[in-house]
Amino acid sequence: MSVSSKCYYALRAIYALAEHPGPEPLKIADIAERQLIPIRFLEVILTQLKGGGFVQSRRGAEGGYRLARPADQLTVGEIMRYIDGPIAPVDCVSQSRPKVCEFPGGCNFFPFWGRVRQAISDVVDKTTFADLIRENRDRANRYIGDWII
Amino acid sequence: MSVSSKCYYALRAIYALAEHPGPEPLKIADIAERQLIPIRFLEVILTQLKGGGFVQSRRGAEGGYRLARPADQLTVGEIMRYIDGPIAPVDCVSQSRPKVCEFPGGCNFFPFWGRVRQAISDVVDKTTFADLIRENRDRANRYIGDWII
DNA sequence: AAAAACCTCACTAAAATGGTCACGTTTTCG
DNA sequence: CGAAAACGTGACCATTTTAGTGAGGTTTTT
Repeated sequence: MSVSSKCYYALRAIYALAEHPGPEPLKIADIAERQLIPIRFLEVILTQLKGGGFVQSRRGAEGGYRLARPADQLTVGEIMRYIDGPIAPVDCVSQSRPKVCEFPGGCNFFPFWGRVRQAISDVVDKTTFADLIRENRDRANRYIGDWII
Repeated sequence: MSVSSKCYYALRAIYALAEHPGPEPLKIADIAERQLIPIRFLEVILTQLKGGGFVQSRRGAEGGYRLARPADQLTVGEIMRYIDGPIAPVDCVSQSRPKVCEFPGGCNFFPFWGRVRQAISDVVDKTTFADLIRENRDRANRYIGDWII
C-alpha cells in the first residue's frame, strides 16, 4: 500500500511549482534543491508530467517549468494516478481499467476492496495542492505563535 | 497503492479456513483448489502465517491447517501488515516503524499522508473475517431472493 | 510399512524500482 | 554572432521485489 519515490518526487515537484509566485517559470535545479530530488531523475519526471498536461515548460536561459492549471484545480489523486497507475488495492476494483475477477460471480473480497479504494479516493481526490499549501501555512503560523506570542 | 498477490492469497487462505466448519483441519490442497492458489506457493504462505501465529497445523494423514483464533477476532489489516508490511503510503507515517523524514520539521505532505493511512486503517482494521463471511452470506441470500421469491 | 500430508530451504526468472549518461535542441544575453 | 543556460530525448543499468518452483525430509495415521 505504498507510493513509489517517483510519485512522491512528482508530488513534491508540483508542490514547489504551486508554491512559486508569479508567472515566471521555476528552474529544474531550483525544484530539485528545494524538494531534495535527484536532478537527473527530476528531469525524467517533469518530462512525464508535461506529457500528461500537468506542467508547461519554457526552454533556454530563463526557462523552467510552471503549472498548466491553477493549484486549486489540481488534486493530489490526479498526479498519483498518472504516475503510479490506478489507485486500487487489487485490479478488480480499479475505476479506470477494472480487470475481471477470475472467480465467477465475483470474489469474496470484492466489496471489501471497493471500500478500501473508496476510502483512499475520498482523501486523495478531494485534496488539491492549494489545500496542502494552505495547510502548511496554517501550521507554520501556529508554530510561530507558540514561540513569539 | 496495491496489495501483492502473496498477500491476497494469504487473505483468501485465511478466509477459506474461517469458512471451514468444525475443529477438523483443512488440507492445503483443498484451500488451493477453493481459492485458486498455486499449491506450492500456498505452502510457503501458510508456513509464514504459521510463523506469525495466525494458523495452526497438524501433520500426517488427516492433517491440515486451522485458524489459531476465532474469525471474529482476526482482522484483515493484521494479515495485510504481517505479509506486506506497514500500511502506509510513505515510511514517515508508518505506525510500527516510522522512518524519520529527511526534511527538518517534517515535510509538506506529512499530515496528508497521515490522513491517507488513517483512511485505509479505518477500513482494514475494523473488518474481521467473520464480517467478510457474513457479508457474502447476505449477498448470496439476496441473490437467491431475486430469483426464487 | 506404506501412504498422506505437512516442513525446510534453496533457487530462479521476470518485472518493477530508482535512478544515471550522453548528447541534442532551444532561447537569451553580452 | 556566439556562448552559455536551460530543457529534451532515449538508451541504459544495478538492485530489489515479486511470484513463484523443486527436491527431498519428517510426522502421523491406517
